[in-house]
Amino acid sequence: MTDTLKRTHTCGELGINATGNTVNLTGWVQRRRDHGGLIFVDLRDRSGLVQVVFSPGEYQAAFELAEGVRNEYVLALQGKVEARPEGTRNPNLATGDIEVYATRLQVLNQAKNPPFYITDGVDVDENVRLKYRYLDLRRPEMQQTLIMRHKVTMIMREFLDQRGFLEIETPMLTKSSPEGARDYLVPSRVHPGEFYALPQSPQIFKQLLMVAGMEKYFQIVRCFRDEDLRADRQPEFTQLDLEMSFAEPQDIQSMMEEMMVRIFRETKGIEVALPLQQLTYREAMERYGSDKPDTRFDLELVDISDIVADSDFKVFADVVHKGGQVKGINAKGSADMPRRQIDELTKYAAIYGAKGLAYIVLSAEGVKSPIAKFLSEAKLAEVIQRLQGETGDILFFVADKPQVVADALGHLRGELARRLDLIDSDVYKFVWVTEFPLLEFDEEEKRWVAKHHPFTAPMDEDLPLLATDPANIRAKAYDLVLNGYEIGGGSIRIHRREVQEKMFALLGLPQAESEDKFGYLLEAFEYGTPPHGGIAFGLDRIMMLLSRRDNIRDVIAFPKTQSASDVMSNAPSPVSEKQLKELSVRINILKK
RNA sequence: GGCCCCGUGGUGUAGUGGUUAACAUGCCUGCCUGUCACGCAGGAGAUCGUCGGUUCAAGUCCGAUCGGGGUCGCCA
Repeated sequence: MTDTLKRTHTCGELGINATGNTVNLTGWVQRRRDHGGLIFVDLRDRSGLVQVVFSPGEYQAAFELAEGVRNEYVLALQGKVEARPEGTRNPNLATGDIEVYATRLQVLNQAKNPPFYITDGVDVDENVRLKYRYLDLRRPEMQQTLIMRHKVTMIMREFLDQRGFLEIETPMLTKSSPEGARDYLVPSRVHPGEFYALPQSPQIFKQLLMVAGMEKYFQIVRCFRDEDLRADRQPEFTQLDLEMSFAEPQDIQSMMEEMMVRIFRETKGIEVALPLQQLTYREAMERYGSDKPDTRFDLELVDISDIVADSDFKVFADVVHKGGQVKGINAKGSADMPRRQIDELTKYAAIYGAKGLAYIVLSAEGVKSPIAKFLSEAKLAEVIQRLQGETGDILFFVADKPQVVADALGHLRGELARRLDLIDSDVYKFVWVTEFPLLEFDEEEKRWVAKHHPFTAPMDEDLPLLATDPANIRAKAYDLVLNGYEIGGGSIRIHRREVQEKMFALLGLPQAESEDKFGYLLEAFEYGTPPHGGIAFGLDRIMMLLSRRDNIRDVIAFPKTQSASDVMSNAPSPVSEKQLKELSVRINILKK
């Protein structure tokens, strides 16, 4: 047995200037075309495809071996690069001007027939792809995505390194904390009956690194949240997490803008114009009905509460008098929308709590609307004018509590944009959303909860409201939104013990508990903590947008299904009695 | 936990309650010296997710269940 042929070139790099060279290649068989007396094999490696020719005669041994080769066999071969004969060049292939005449062939491994063909644009059940993820990841588009992901993290590391940031690891086995998402718990063997929690984020540790005088920290770090999955949410996901001492919001924001510029320039060749748009939370909610607005299209929300407050249309008037509001969207040029579609949109708005979806059709034959008869001509005209309605438009309205109006119309806005094809998928629109409320009232728990997290600092001018008007305290918080996705969020943190204690008190945390859960942080604040702030980005979401996928699974090498399981390894799975015993854990499955 | 969609050879699909479940592709065998989605001829390959019900008869109708996807709640 001779030694394995050592690779001298990659498949994808061979071009016309390599003509005459003897090369050694390794790779997988993309496809074999057997003409009896002549065999073509497309050899694939990470870099691309090249056509290898086996012909009988001088290199009979290689030819005979090639007769038995099948898709996905792993080959090493030696051959001579030649320009393809006139008329046989393949313009669809990067290496299509040349081919490799094989002189030696080694079959390094055989392959079972794969459950799906290894190629881009496969239309295969995702479950099958996930079960055979190692085959799915052989597909060039999946490899390109992971290559781009690698590039992005390299850019982030280089960018932050150049600015004096240190990459520092923080623990994965941490302490469970009361606020926030459900924790993944890990039982402790050494401390029977006690549990670690996997980090939802390294929040407290990075703040302690600021106390420790590290000044600038970052980490590309896995985070865990035991909540239900979505297209853009996995139970374990990756953040670019960073924190900086002596920073104001604009320091963090402008630096992150520059990082985004570099990422988009170096991965997509897109120049992002700075500075990025900024919206306050209030403005975002008023105009877009969302704190993560997709600003690639208009369809802005328009308030007509004042017009209809004293109208004869009781549904609208009552809502306004009870402190609610009535807002509308002008779907330009959609007056010909069939009734069936309007019904669908009504159903869609109902998902978000809207009890109805009123509409006014401005058709060529005049105004058509089930609500027009309740409005005087003057009011109707005023409403139409407020929404800049013209013949050919259709106006949609929702009347409810502000939160429901925003939610329903905010989502309807997106749905209309998709249906009316208003979204240019080549466009990337960033927007900072700032001045978030520090707190929001949890109706179920009947208490205030932190909108961002309990370590977020209030805006200085709102500090007096801590005691009097918690609802209207704004936070020194900022989210970066891209095309309607929250890709990052951060804040300036509380760095004084007494403010942090006030915050915990506002959240209804008994002092004993805040001492038990966060005492180490509070104590740290007493030893000279610098003002500090930071931000965390969802790397998976950024990659999803950069690679124009509509789910996060496609940019994660080994993602989990919606039921948080891994269909390849079959995790999670039961464990042995012995393991449970060591952990002092007993299983008690409650019936549904 | 709620709502919506999907489940048929390896893969992707078709399939009026009624014959031997159809088509494409892949696979296997044979032939083929310029293909690149090679071609030609032949062949194998299906517990129609599972369980139950309705019916003379169920891939098809009904119910449950399992799995997958989307979404509301949830996600500081």
